[in-house]
Amino acid sequence: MKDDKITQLMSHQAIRRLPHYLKYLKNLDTASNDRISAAVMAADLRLYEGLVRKDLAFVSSVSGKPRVGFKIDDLISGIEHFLGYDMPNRAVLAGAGHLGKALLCYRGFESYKLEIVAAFDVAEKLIGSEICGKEVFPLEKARDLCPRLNVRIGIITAPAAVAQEVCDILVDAGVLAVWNFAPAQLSVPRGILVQNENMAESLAILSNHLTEKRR
Amino acid sequence: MKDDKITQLMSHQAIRRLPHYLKYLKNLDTASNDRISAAVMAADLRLYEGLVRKDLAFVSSVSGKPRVGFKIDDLISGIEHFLGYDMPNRAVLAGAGHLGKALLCYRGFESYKLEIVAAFDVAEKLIGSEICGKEVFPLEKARDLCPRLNVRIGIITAPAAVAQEVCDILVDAGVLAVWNFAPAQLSVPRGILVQNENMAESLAILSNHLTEKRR
DNA sequence: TAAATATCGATATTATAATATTGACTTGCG
DNA sequence: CGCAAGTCAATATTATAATATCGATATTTA
Repeated sequence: MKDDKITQLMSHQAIRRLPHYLKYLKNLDTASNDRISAAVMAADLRLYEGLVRKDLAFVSSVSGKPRVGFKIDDLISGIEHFLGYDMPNRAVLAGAGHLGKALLCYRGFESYKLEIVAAFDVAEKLIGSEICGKEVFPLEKARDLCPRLNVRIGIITAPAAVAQEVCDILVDAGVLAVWNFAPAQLSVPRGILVQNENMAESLAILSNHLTEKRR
Repeated sequence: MKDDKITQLMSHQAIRRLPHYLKYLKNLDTASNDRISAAVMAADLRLYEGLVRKDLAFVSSVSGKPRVGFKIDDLISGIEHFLGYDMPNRAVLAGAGHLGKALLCYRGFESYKLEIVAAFDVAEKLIGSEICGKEVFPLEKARDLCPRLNVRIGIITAPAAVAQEVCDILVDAGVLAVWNFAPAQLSVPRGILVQNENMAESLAILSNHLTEKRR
């Protein structure tokens, strides 16, 4: 119904809160009570009532009832639907170094319906091998393979020096979103999303905190 | 001089921009010109002049000169000093699984003067072994080892289920900042910083983007 | 030496998100 | 059957950060 304007209005920060709601809701004991109020959620998650209500209003088609609250199952399926967790996302990973291997072997992605279906690299000795059940292909194969496997997400764990080049190949191969672990600023065509996982930024905050502490 | 109030006012988002400034500045060719203006930086980094100037004013003791700009070296050392990169930070890592190994072997931390000096785990077969030159100790040793090695940062790459427990041990061992890669919300005493590297949050944004695209 | 200009730093404006407030609506209980 | 309590949803306020504007100043050049 109001789905169209909704997504435009939801801020990135709000979207980031959704997984936390989801985890919280899934950990609730629905046996005793299948309802939850925004007030209780806010208190438990250390947020504000209004904020939680606004977020929930975005993602859930059903609204809460006074004196009763929200039905937990509705909220869970609402958030999962909004995030697309009810529709699997296929990804490929480029750069099978230490970090790449770690991501290829990480089991946690299953619950987010993210499936890494293949890896790419340029190192001869890696090509053809399997890492946690995922085959490593030469990078040139991406153009051919991604469309066939219906891949929408590209994960870049290649060195910064080649990150842009790798990114271009993946975008050309049809990925719509790039999850970038390389410390490089990628430029992409309009409409493609780049989500940076920049450890330098996090380290800056850590380091700054420690520097302040020293004073 | 005005260092005291300065750090209070710098937002996390501003701190996150600092590594980008640093990288940009280091890549400049100082042979031809050892100065840079905030206007040029802003244009190259796709930011606003005023924003860049405000950020630089925080981190650099020397101010820019009209018609001339800032001395590149001054900015670099200013940012590095502000972030504490001129004073090495020692860290330990808890949880030597796939991700833990990747971080232990990652060379990129050197440029941020972050040194991972040891790892902890509970798995018998890992204890005593070395991963990329770093020894793995039993978790109980943290309390003893961290103070002796002057460790200030704890990196948590343990499973979510035990993350809080691990965190408590590290905090007790004297770390002042925790870099948390586990998908868990950690609670710590006042004054301890937790920097979450939450992949679920990033995935939410990616997934949401793709869901929007599908419409 | 005076005018032009690039650049700075400070300030004002706008946009956005977080927080607080208010009124209305169900339900349960006296 | 009506009143109190719990909860929602909408709105108003505040806080924060991003963006735009403006006057001041140092350097260059005519």
